[in-house]
Amino acid sequence: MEDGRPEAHVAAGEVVERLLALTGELHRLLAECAARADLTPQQAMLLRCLGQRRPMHTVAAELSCDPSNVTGLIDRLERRGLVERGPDAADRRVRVLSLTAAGRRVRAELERDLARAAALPAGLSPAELRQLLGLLAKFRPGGAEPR
Amino acid sequence: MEDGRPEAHVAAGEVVERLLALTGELHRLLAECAARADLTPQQAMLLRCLGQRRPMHTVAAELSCDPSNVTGLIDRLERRGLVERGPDAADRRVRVLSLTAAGRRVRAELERDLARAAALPAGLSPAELRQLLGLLAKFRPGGAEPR
DNA sequence: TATTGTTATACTCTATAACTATA
DNA sequence: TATAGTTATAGAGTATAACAATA
Repeated sequence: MEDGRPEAHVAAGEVVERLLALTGELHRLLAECAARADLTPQQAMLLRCLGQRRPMHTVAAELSCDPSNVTGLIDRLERRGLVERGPDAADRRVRVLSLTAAGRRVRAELERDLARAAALPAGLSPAELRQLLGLLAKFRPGGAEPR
Repeated sequence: MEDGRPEAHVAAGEVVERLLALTGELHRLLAECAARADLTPQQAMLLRCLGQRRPMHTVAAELSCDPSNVTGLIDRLERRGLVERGPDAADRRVRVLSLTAAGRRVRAELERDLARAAALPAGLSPAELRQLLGLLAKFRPGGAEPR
């Protein structure tokens, strides 16, 4: 708790502003890439989670949403033949999610598109990119969490 | 500009990963602050736009969404007495949006909460914060855009 | 008793198309 | 003709609560 200095507060407000703007831009970017793959942004995020087979509830945790929500998302992706629900040998309650061949193709295409679209930020040199990565790694919003 | 090196590509993929993760964290943060003010994240973003009175279509542009969408958002906020629709003296087609006294209170509370929650990242010194700001200002996802 | 996943429900968000009232 | 905003509609996302199956 050494920041009672006004500059820290000013910079802090500025960071909020820029980060929320960045979030908006990135979400727009994600939406565009998703749309090119005929997906919604949420479906795209779900597909990105499925690099490996995994049970539903871990996906819900990773997406920070309610499990009942994932049920609906998977329903729509399964109807399109991109995802499958399988049994778990060890625990008959769980449904293991996995990509179909078509799902793997769509996911790979999406990843390529995202890398192409987001990873060529004009105006940043490779050195600056590394610097940004380092700062983002240290940055933890809500890090000052009380209570 | 010494691109073309493999490291640049690796860093690029890493940036996508980190930025999407950051987007998720920030959205969660926004959702939490919004919820404390009894708002949805979208309603919070709309309120943030209304620091000054302004016509609806400029808000739609800033939020990058369809105007018909803003109609619904405003309907709900107006019903709660946070926003008002007023006439424009110069052009009778436009509806000028403005915050009520209650709306200003909620917005101020929200801004304070956001600054508190997001702007005190543990582990970043003031110098690093300034550095981060500079890099974020230069960063333009989709910067490879033609035209 | 607790956990995994689904269903039912209700709401919000979102875009498209058709409409109005202005300009 | 073009623009600002609304309405109607349809669909997607979201959480809550109740539930079945399993642990």
